[in-house]
Amino acid sequence: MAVQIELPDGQKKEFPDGVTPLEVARAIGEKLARETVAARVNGKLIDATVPLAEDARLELVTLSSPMGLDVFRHSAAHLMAHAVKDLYGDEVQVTIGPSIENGFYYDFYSEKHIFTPEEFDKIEKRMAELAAADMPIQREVVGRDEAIELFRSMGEEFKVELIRDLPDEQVSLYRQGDFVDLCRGPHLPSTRFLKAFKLTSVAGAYWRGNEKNAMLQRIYATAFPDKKDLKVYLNRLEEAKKRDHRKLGKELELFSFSEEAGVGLPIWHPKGALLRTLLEDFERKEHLRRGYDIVLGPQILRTELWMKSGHYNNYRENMYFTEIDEQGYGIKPMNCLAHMLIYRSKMRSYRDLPLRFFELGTVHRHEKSGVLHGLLRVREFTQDDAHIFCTPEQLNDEILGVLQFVRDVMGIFGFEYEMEISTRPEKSIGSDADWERATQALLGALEATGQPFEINAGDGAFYGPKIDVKLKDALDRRWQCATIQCDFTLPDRFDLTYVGKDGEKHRPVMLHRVILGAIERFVGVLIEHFEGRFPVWLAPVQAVVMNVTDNQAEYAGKVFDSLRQSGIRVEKDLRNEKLSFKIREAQQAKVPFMLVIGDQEMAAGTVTARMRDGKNLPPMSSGDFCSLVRRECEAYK
RNA sequence: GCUGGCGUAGCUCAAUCGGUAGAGCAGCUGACUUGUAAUCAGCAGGUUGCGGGUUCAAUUCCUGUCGCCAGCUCCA
Repeated sequence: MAVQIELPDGQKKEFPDGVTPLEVARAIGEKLARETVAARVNGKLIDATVPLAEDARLELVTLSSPMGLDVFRHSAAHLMAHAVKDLYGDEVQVTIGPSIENGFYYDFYSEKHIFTPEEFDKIEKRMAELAAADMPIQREVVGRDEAIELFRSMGEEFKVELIRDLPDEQVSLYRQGDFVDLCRGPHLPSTRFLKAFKLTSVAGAYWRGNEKNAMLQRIYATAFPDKKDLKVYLNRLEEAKKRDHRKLGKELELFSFSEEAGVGLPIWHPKGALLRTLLEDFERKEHLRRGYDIVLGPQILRTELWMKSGHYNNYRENMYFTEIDEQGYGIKPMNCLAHMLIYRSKMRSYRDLPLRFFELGTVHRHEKSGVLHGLLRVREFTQDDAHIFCTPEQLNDEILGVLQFVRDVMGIFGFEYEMEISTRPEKSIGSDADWERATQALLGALEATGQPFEINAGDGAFYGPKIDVKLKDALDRRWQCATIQCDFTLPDRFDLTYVGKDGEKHRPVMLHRVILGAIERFVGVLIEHFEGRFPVWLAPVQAVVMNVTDNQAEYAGKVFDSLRQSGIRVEKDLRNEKLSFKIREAQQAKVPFMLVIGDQEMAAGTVTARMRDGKNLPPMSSGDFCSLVRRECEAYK
């Protein structure tokens, strides 16, 4: 018997029945065989050592592909678990260990042993020994009961629970040496591929991601097919740490936090406050030109109103309350309420719609202490928030407009972003028709952008579906920034209406949306994105005037005055210090232009601008320098 | 909130086995008059996060608490 194997290039070849993907690879070339770690057979990912019994389309998965790297790291996770079981035996139970972006982790449970980074060396050493033993990684398929019995006999209660919850009658196990793990696979053919890995951190994680379950110990690690790649990755991590906005925020004197003031409450220093003011000015301008109206609501609103909106019932734990003259007030955690009141303040006609109320609204949320993270997660923040009220017919265009807005703004900052749509959760309110229409509108708009997006089924808010936009920080952690949410409850609860063409009252559709999200979070991501080297239009200090000796102090002072009068954000450094010292300081402050003034410049009535990259511009008058800065700013450069 | 780690001068860090803290930078004072990433000298700077305990003696050991860091859960 022979089987016909079709390769990705369309080529068809005959092989004996039971040929494995690895053997096919070998038939093509020895090098390919060495790099083959798994295979896709008719689109399904399997081990490279599984015999093929019938004709199939075969795609060999090598280490150089993302899928191959995934398999590789998954096997690395097994290797780590193997090493840990070897070293700690019955003290530790294994649970799960998937590959993740940039590496993998494995979750262990132990009542007796607590992992610390000090033992990473020991574990890595054992891993290296096991890998070098070149153990074949073998797949076995056994019945559920047999598997349960096996893991129970090994004292692996978490594995037993996993198998119990599996729907299949047969489960697969992977065995390497004396280590066996329940796993869907696929895996590398042998441990010998695993040469470059490093454990990076240990942290707590709940069993099955549920905070009511046991706390496990998660060891994070990374692995690469090549030692060089591992080194490059670790270097990149080191470099990323230098971009940390918390570090740069302190160094560049942008913001701080104070235990005395309260945790999670950013304090903006002059340069940081200026930076966010520039962002806010930018936002007002961009919103006005897109047909938004700027509004402003109060910081505290009566508790009764939060009851009416549903926040009191659904969001109370995150809110701060106060009492004045025996009247309860809630400090706003969201900006929607005042916007609802503005809408309702007079009769609205379909001719008025869409109405777009924009507010740079400062909100307070009582976030759990463990989640606070620099500017990226705080308890007081300002959203570039807007609520769009429109007719059902206008919904599609409005969503499209917001997505376009997001794209424009992210383009200006040079951000890459990821989008995802979250659909109806189990617990939700609103009619099927409402959900269907809103979800289709969001989906349609997403598709119209032509950009990739993920679908997060069942992850929408209880009041409506949403699109989220995520940006990455220096360490590739994702932070939600822009979001567009449909809301079915608030227009109802506030009985919002508009008079239609037919003279009847209708319910408007409401969109809740932010573009940057929270100014704080956005500034945090922005600092890491630019590594503190803000473009000229955003730089809190655009230029520093510096003299070479006291001789030019007066002239330099005049240049400074005239630039500041012209609206350039300029500082002067007329200290009796060497020029190289002043340049070093300005360079560390990441100021775009250093204006050097010596005898030559004074004689010619010019300045010499040194840029952050070390290059000099030709000498020019301070007026010309002004125009240059203005041109840069107008183009958002 | 949970698990683990860490809290020393404004900042970055040191202090062996428990013997009551030290450096660089920043700051202040003075000298130097300087052309593209650090001029020199001196001075000052600390209730070792905070509270309790063990000890003749605690930065060090134990404990509580607050904060920070990593991750989990939750979210802009």
